[in-house]
Amino acid sequence: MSDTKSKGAALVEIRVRLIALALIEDSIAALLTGPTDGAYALPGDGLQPGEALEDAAQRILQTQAGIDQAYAEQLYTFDDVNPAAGPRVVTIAYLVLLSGDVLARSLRSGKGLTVADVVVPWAEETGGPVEVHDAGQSPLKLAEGDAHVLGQAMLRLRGKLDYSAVGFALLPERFTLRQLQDVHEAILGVCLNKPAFRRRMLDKGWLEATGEREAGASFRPAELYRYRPRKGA
Amino acid sequence: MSDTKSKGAALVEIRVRLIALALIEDSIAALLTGPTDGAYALPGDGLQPGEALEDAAQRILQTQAGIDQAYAEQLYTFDDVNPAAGPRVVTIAYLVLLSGDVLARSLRSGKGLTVADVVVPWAEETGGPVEVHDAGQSPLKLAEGDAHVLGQAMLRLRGKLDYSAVGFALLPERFTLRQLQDVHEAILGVCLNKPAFRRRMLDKGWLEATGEREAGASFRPAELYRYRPRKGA
DNA sequence: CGAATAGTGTCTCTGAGACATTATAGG
DNA sequence: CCTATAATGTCTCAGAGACACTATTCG
Repeated sequence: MSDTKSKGAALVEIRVRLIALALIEDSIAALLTGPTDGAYALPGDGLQPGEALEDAAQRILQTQAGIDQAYAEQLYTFDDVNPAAGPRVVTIAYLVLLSGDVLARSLRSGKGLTVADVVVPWAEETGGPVEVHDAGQSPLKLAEGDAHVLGQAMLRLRGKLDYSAVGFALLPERFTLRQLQDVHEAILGVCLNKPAFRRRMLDKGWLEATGEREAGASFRPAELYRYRPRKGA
Repeated sequence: MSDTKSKGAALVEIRVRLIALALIEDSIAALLTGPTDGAYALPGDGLQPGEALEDAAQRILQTQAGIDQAYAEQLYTFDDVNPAAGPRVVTIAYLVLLSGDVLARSLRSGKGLTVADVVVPWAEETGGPVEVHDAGQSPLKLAEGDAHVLGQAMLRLRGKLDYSAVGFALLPERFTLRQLQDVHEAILGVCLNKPAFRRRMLDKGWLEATGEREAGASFRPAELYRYRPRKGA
């Protein structure tokens, strides 16, 4: 990362945007700000002098949603070809994954954010823009480009789901296999076979049985598992 | 992508770097500049005012390697935490894939670039830095961080190889199934079974037989295929 | 005809879906 | 005992590896 020549390079303003997702009632939901001028938008802010990119993502999450720490990974860098006045802007999008209860706590603290269901209109790894709906299934208007960014986030999730641990970032620390399956089904948009899913998950060696069982059910309680990274990963 | 508040945001300089790879003698090779101060580096340059990111990648490829057009995809954005003087720098890395003959033509035009074999010391999707060797298998010293960036590029290639068309970007327009298998084996670092590989590739529906055959072999000539994107992809 | 590689047929094994069955909680 | 869900056993099928065999070109 050393390079010295830099004549005439453009100075640009960096913005960081968050695609913050969680599982709400068995479907993927996104955190949105607004509406501003009738459209909802992904939360974001400018990069501060001396602030690392990843730190900016966590700061925005803290400031705008009141959430302290969450899984975040860089998604894509967009070149806002903005011919309007002012300095040029480059936007770096981060994918943030939250467990449902963390998101619920954030909403209760009332920061004025909206949670919208993400509806993916394409199958498999096709890609493309997605839609967002409110609780009553009515579609919400998104700011220009945000439907595509959300679509890329869903595509990334689908692609990484079965060879990485992203699925666990959407669950609390202890969870049942049924909850894990709900996460996978919501992300992939398909129904999965229960015995096959259990075998596949347990064979990966990522799960550790806690011996505890869920409480408060009027039927046989499920065992609680914990995510345990394999050594060497 | 509309947002209005932007108080106190940092102005940074944007640099674009290329990880340009090709298949040379059945192994993956990277295009490097230098050596400068004893170390080789990934080619790169500052983003020019008004220039789109993707255009900058193609310009750098043209200017520094004399190559007109190539497959390029954004890889990652690095935060050069550079506490030294001058404006802060954010580096956007692009993965560029070339066919071996395009690279050979570039080298013949003599732009002073080095081609180094990429040796991946980890298995599967583990990730981590890679090594680069010259033709005599001696390791070359890389600039700080570049071994990790190259490693991410190899990881991306391995991950996308079997569900996307990246493999074809390393081949000329017409190629044999054996060449395609060589590409896959070099990227994955494993040997593949010939009948199974053929079946898998032909079943994807991405290949179109041209009816032509390779020339100049002292044995049975192989049929030449062409990449044909599936409709709807 | 021999050498070298292209291309194919077939067996087997593994992993996942389908489906049925057993287990365990509350009422 | 009934209901609802957890958890598991088993059959089947599809995809991939292994291996052997046939096909085609040059010399």
